[in-house]
Amino acid sequence: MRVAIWWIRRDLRLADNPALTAALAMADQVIPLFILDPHLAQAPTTGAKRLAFLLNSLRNLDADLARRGSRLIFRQGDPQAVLADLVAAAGAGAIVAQADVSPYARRRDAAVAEHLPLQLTPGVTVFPSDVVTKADGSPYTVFTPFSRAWKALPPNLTPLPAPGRIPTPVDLASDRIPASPALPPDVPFEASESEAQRRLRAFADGLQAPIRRYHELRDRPDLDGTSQLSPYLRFGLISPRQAAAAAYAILDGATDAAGRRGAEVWLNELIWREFNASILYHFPGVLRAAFRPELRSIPWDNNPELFAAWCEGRTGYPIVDAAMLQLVQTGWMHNRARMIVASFLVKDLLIDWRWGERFFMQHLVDGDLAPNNGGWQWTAGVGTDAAPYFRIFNPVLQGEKFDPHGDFVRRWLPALAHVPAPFIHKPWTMTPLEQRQAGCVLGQDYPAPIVDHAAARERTLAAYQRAG
DNA sequence: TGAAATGTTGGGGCG
DNA sequence: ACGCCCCAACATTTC
Repeated sequence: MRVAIWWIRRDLRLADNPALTAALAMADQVIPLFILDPHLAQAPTTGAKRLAFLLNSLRNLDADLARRGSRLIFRQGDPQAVLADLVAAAGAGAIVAQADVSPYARRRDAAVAEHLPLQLTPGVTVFPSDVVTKADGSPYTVFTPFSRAWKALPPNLTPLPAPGRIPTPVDLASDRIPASPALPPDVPFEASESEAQRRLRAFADGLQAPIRRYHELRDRPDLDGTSQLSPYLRFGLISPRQAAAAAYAILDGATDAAGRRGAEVWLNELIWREFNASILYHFPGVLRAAFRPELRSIPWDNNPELFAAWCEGRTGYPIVDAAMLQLVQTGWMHNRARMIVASFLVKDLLIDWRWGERFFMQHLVDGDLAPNNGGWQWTAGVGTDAAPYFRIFNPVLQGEKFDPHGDFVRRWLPALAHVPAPFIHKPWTMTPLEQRQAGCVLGQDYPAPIVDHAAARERTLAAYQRAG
């Protein structure tokens, strides 16, 4: 075959790329094509920060391709129409792309495959979602058995090399990649494949690597104990297989038990990602409603003023507000903090988890349907293998436990800069004099709590009990 | 990947 | 020396 199209979607990398490798194996020339689909680009849940990361990734991918004698062909429009045009113009005999699990992607690809020679490869997860199933082929709906089955599969961890040269037809025009939306100054993600690799190596290589302490530091939003690879996994600047291989390199080699433990716990997080992908693949309805039918009728309060206070980080609970400001200002939030703010929205404010799910998608650079939905359903206690409904985080205790000195809170809430440590997660317990001394008068410098946690907890327990 | 309520135990103060 | 009470510390149950 003379020409194949490598249709890039969320595999924005050259190394360990099954679709690119397959396209090169079957054709003399390969066209790297990205189509900006208005349906996705203009969706209300596609926020500016994630769109900027995508567009910057495309620019860097184009530069990486140029070093290999190729370039990115960028188009905007309906994928099927763009592909049909390009197949005709270039005389392409095949389109190769990485399969995805979302309902929209699967509908889109099925429609394309009806008219055009589309071939799909794995890669969005280490193992395809229809492979990690029970003996009878039915999907797992509980994490632990899923992870056991996942780990028992023959490891498939030898990464594919990045191609040295990618021959590409020279006579094809590319549209200009639009300028990225203006972003807050704190967004910390450089959008390149080499940056993804640098982060993975910094996280996982060497005897002092953070991964070896991941099990003890991962829950601390005041520290840098996590890999911060999520945006790169979201858009495939790094493959899940490369990530898993880094964990296995330690599991297969390390002699220190603690280092192994850290790698094990991190691998488990990668398997959660695979689990959530599998749930979305097998149960696409989770995007619209709770997995558990009996919990689709919780009497939500859905108070718009309280929701706005949550979105804007003015609930009066410092750990919640700090985390929401981190999200809005940087496009990323620490995982422990995600659980805390999600629990607060659902179980303290009694607001429909889907409101929080949507807001996260609007702001997260790593916003990814399957893990975001899985996380929210888990917190709300309405999903597969979810947290029990009575598991309600106390935002004060969570703050004291996981941000013990208040460093995280003070980083995002300057109003609390001089609040002494014993009050940092419950400033309303300061006397008026102490508030003045700390330069933090409640209701003036920082909000009083918008709800009473103990009362909110009782209300939510009652609401869930009636629904379930 | 909880937290609150309730139950149990054991040391120390005290008469 | 002994019983009694208090209560912190820990364990168990409940939501």
